[in-house]
Amino acid sequence: MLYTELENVMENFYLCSHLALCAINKNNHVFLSMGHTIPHPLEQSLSKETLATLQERLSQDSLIHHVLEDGRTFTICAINPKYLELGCFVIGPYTTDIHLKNVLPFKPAHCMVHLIDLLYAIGSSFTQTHEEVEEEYNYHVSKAKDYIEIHYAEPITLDALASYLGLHKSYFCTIFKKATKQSFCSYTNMVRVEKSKDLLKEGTDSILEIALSVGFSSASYFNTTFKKLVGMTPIEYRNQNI
DNA sequence: GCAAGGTCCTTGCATGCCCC
DNA sequence: GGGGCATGCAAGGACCTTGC
Repeated sequence: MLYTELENVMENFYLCSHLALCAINKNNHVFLSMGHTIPHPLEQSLSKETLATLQERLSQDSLIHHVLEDGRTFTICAINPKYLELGCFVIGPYTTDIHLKNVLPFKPAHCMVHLIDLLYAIGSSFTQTHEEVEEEYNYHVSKAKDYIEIHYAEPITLDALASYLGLHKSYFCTIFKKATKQSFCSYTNMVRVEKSKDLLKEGTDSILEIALSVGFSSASYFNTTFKKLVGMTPIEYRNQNI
């Protein structure tokens, strides 16, 4: 199965190189990730506009190194140069600056070319189109994500979402976790926490109001979930971002 | 795709801290 | 003192995994 094979390629590359990487599709959505934490560092570091620009450049350049001001480096290359519609790999963050080796994975710049060769060598069998992957899992998962994106402020039950998709709930759980590496609950909470960040930055509503408005049923559970995902309480996050 | 059992998520409450 | 928030805990139920 292509999706599983892609996952294996990324896992093998990660085990060999100790560099986190993710695969993004043409819509700049991360559909597979290896070695990253939540919240995803890519989404915190590169905007969708930047990713779109970088993906466009792949039609001329086979390899793009994108260096941020703080020294974090991302390397972008096509999943398969013959089939740019498959999307691309984003490798990193890492650094080529030896002075930052204590805070970021360090790789000399000249090594990256060889590591990309290794990545392509592992994944040389990828010649099918991404649509086959989508048909297998991502069609239903994408629909589920859209549903959560629209209805995050309301109570979302597994039953409701599974019947919306026309799937049995246990089967839906299986494919959702396979595609996102997260349970349906965790993903929903992650979306709600991300939405709450904007409201916290505005700094007008109380924590309870924000919790209720993004779909949490209590401030207590909102606090617990927010701290688990972000690493700080909602109040601490607000104080840091106002 | 379904069923069953175990897991753990979610809720509600209590308590304590901090600030006004 | 009162309001807002953080933290911890127990219990019920929703969810996930496994086997088919």
